[in-house]
This record gives sequence, structure tokens and C-alpha cells, in this order.
Amino acid sequence: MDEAPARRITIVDVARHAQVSTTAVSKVLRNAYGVSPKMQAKVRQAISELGYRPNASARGLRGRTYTIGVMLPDIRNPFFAEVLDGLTGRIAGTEYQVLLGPGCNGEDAEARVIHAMIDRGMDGLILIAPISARAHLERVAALVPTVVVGRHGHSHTYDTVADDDLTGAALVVNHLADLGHRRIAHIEHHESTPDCLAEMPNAIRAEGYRRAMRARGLADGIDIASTTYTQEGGYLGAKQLLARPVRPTAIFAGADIVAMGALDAIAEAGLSVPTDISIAGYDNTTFAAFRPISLTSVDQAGHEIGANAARLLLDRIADRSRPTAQVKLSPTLVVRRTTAPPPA
Amino acid sequence: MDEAPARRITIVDVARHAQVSTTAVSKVLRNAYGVSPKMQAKVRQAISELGYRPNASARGLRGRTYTIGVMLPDIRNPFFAEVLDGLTGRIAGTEYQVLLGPGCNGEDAEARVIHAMIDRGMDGLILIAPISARAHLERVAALVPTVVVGRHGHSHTYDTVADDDLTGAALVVNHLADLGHRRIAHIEHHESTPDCLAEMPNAIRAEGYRRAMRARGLADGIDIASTTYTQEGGYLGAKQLLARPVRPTAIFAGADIVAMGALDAIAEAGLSVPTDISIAGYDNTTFAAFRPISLTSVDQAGHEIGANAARLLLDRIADRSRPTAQVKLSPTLVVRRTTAPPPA
DNA sequence: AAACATTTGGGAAACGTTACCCACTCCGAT
DNA sequence: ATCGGAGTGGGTAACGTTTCCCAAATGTTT
Repeated sequence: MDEAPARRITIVDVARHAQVSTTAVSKVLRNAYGVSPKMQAKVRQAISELGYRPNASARGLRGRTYTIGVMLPDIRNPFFAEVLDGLTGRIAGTEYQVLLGPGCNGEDAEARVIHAMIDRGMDGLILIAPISARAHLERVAALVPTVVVGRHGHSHTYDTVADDDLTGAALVVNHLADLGHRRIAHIEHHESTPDCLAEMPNAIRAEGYRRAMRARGLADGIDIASTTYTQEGGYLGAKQLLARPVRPTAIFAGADIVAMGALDAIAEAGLSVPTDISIAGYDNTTFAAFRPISLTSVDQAGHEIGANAARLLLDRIADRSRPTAQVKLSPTLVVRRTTAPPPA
Repeated sequence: MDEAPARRITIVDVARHAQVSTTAVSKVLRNAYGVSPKMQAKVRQAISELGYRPNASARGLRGRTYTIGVMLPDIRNPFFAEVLDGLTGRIAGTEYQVLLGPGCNGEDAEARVIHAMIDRGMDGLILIAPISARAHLERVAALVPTVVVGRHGHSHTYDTVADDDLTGAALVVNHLADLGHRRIAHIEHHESTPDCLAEMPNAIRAEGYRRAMRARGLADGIDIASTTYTQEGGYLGAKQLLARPVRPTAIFAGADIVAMGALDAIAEAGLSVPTDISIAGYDNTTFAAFRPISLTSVDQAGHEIGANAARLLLDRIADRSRPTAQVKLSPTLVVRRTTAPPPA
């Protein structure tokens, strides 16, 4: 009749079993100062004999929960998977556990997830490409150590990791211009929240595109379709661009997913890539690399971004008063089969 | 000089501000029985004036954390994104928050994530396509309400939601046979953990394939390449199949991601789809629907699966002694451009 | 041998919430 | 009048840890 409700083993059970105080067990758990090797051994043995696991809620009430929260805006974007890999790789082996706050569309949902994580006593937060107003991010970071990924701009309360989107956009423009293109259009993500406009990667990419075009003397070829960073947005943006009196000979999509939609629209228009029109994306996701697509794309080194974010967060948890850091990583261009010289 | 360390508002602050007891506040928070409308109003006002948010750790210590943990094995598989959408859609609007336990490769990593969620006092767990031994799942479910998604087989401790993979495989085989194919090969995921073999969807799909082939009198055409459910696995599996003395005229890939890899190998062999060879996948992911690919695939209704899992979990949290349920959803076939009659 | 520092172990009070109980008021029914 | 029950509100002890202290034991210097 072991119908007992199977109470979970607590630190008290361990202490009793090892014939020491709960304080001693706690110290061993945290390898705190002031425990003899003998005590260590005794307690560790009791822990493993009983299969004890500390209760995170109880720990959280007194201090840390050993949990890091990651806000992930779009689980479908394979680029974020890349970032996540880098991130978890860096956290694995530490005493921390990563938990993800999923899918938020819109600023309200994002705020809800972030606060849910704070409520749950997360020791640190990594916010991937948040759309919240900057002031809100500052407020969050004042509450809990925070690293913001993918937003440009300098803060004194949180660390940032971002790709150098200005350079990335220039890589694409220069590549296309070198191939002989002059009318290179761009599909951008339209920013709905103006107060963080200058910080968003999409805005920077668009700006980088404009600057690079002008630098190459192609100011006349500047042509921007303003939609969103989604497949749908790419489809609509490309449709719009293809309807121009003089059609662009190349499209720089602000994200791979946008390029996917654009490819769709191009096929629908009966044009072929890259013979009739070249297209390039941004993010170098798995699907850009996928052979039937073979999309020319900018590689952001998502893995590195994630690893850096994790490192910064661990550092900040260790020392909250450390001055903030801004890591900017250089992208590279991966040329594949969707870009070629323009039709003669 | 507001350099105060900004202590978080607690239930005590709310009680003091509303001039009531903490018990009363707690009751309002949980809409417990025995609070007058006047009390309700008073407390709610105090809560919003102070911007109070309950501390989940403290709650967890006494009872529930209002958190549901979802174990997601592979963040890159867009099918899981679908499931997640259905799931969060069903949870949104309740008092619960969903947190994801990310990417685990291998049984050990999976167990680690699951236990991390239990340690953190999750009120319920949804395990998506777990690879753990059945006994382990039973042990987990004894500790916390659990729903297992994508595993077949009946349990008395956890609820299950799964697709009818037997039928799904038959749909593909019959479709291809109707088109005139006789040599229909299959790429399966090789099961490394034999103790749960019969429960895994991949095994069921392979079995469904065999049965359907025999049922159509195509037993001679049965040909299975055993790799893994990854793009790489699809590539290798297809390469293997294409090297056969008599080449199959159609390939049924056990998952869309496998079909992606297979398409790659087919292109590399200089064959074209569907003229030279037909190919079908399973899962109907976003990328199967993506026009340049247009993969014929089995739709599992991931959204429904997720929604059902969430519903079952909420029910079980409400009543842990309720008998377990097994939901089995019927898949449908989505015919696109990668399947056609075999070459003459 | 005395005085002092260092190491080692434990007692007890938090942390923020909930659950269990009990007390009080106000009814209507006896 | 008395009783019983329903409706409200609050006091208090948990929940499982950590942290702050203090005490005892041990070592080290005068």
C-alpha cells in the first residue's frame, strides 16, 4: 500500500538523513564558504541517495531561481533558432536553465510575456528583437539583468548585441551593383512604433540600403516597398515593385522570409530568377541555404549573437553595476544562385 | 534622490493601502468565496493603484505557479510551431502562462529539461513528441499533470493527443498508387530506443506504409531507407534509394523536413520532380505550402493537436483523478505539385 | 598560557503567498 | 427570545530555501 501522496524530498529530509543542519545542506548546495570536505561528502551522498532536487520556487523567494528567460518573438523564423542555439550552448554547463517566453505579436503581448517572466523570478532576461518602446526596456532592465538582442542604440541599464545592419545592407547593394544592377529595389518592414524607429534593425537596413545606393551613385535607382518582415509582406512588396513603370532588375529583401514571399510573387508574374530579376535576402536562414532555393543572403552569425548575449547576461548577473556593453557583430555575404547580372 | 532599491510591491502593501487584511487581498486575487462586492472593489483599486503583481515563486511555494511548461524538442520544425499556436491560443485568456523548455537532443537532455520544469513548480506539462522511455513519462505524470503529444499508446497517468499516422501513411500510398506508381519507397526515422518503438509516430508511419502497400497488392514495391527525420536524413535516404538497381518512381518521406533533403538529392542526381520521380511529405508545414516547393503532404492539423492538448491539460489540472483520455485526430492529404503519374 | 584569528556548524528569522480555522454580524425560523 | 446558518473578514501557521548571525572548536601568535 504505497498510496502515500509521494511528498517531494526537501532539504530537511536531506539534513536529517545526513545528520546535519539544513543550513549545512544549503551551504553545500551553493558551495558556500565554510564547509569541510567531510561535510561536503556526507551531504552530497545524502543528496544522491535521496534523489533530492532543490525547489526553485522556494529558492526564488529568497534569492535566485537559476532560470534565464528568453523572449522569442517569432518561433517560425529560423534565424532565431540559430540565436537560440548559440545562447543555450553558452548557458549549458552553468547552473542556469533557459526557459522561453513564446510568440508575441504586438507590444502588449510582448509586455505580458516579459512581465510574466519577471513575476516568475527569472534571474536574467534575454530579449530577442523586442518591439517595446525603449523606456519600457529600461524599466525592465532596472528590475532584472537584461540583454537586448537586435536593437541598436546605447543604454545605460541593459547590454546589447546586434548585427551591423548598415554594413550588411551595403554588402548586398555592392554585390548587386558589382554585377551591373542599377535599379535595385528594397522591401522594408514598416515601423509602426515611431519612438524606437532608429533602433530597429529593419530601419537600419533600409538606411544602409539608401546610403550604399548613394555611395555607388545609384541614388536614382532607390525604390522602397514598405510592408512587413513576413512571407505575406514579401509577396505584396514584390508585387508592388513589379508593377512599377520601370521594373527593378534586383530586389534586396530585408529578411529571408520576405525573399520567400517575393520569390512567390516573381514566379506568379512569370519571371525567372536570376535571369529576369535577382533577389537577395538577409539572415542566411536554413531555407536560404536549402538547395532548391539557394538564396543569396547576408549571414548574421546568429550563433555568435546568441553566445555573446548569454555571456553578457551571465556577466551582468554576476555584477549588476558593471558598465553596459554594446556588442556589434559584422555580417558576411553568402552569394548563391538568386543573384546574377541583370538581363542585357 | 530616489535611489531606493525599488522593493517590489507585495500583497502586504496592497492590504495596508486598502486597509484590509492580506487574507482578504489573497481571496480577491483568487476570487475565492466570501468577499463582498465592496471588498472586491476596494482591493482591486488598491491593486491597480499600486501596480501590484503577485510573486509566482511565493505562490508556487504554497500551491500553483500558474505556469504551464511545454517541452519542445526541435524549434526548427515548423510543424511544432503549428502545435504551439494551437496550444497558446487555447491557454490565452486563462490565468496560465506558457513557458517553453527548449531544444533537447537525446534522452538525457530531455529528462533534464522536464525535471527543470518540475523543479520550477509548473502546474502542468505538455510534452511534444518526447523520446523518453514510457516508464519515465509515467513517473513524470505521477508528479505533475501531463499531456503527451505525438506518442501513441495508452497510459493511465497521462493523457495523449496524436495524429492517426496509420491512416496518414495510407493516404499517401493510396494517392501515389492511384496515380499509377508501383515502386513507392519510404524514408523512415530509425528508432534508436527500442523500448518505445511501437509508440513513436515514425514507426507507425512506416508500419502504415507497409500495410497500405500490401493492401494495394504492392508488397513487392516495398522499399525502406532508414535514416532520421532531418534534412540530412532525407538527403542520405534519397541518395540511397536512387542508387537502387531499379529506382523507385515515388518516395514517401516520413516528414516534410525529410522531403526537403530528398528534393536536394534528387536535384543533385539530375532528376526532376514530379516528371521523373514523385515525392510526398508528412506534416504540411509552412514550407510545404511555399509555392516554389509545393510539396504534397499529409496535414496533421497541428493547430487542433495543440488546442486539444491544452484543453486536456487544463481539465486534468482541474481534476487530477479524471480518467485519462486519448485523442486521435484524422489527417488529410494535401495534394500539390510534387506528385504526378510515373514516367511512362 | 593567554589572547586572538580562522574555520566550521547551526539556530532562527525572513521571503510572499495561501489554507485552515475561528469570530463576528445579520438574518429568518422556531 | 433563542437558535442556527449564511455571509464576511481576519489571524496565523505553513511552504522550502537562504541569510544573518552567533557559538564552538581549532589553530596561531604573543
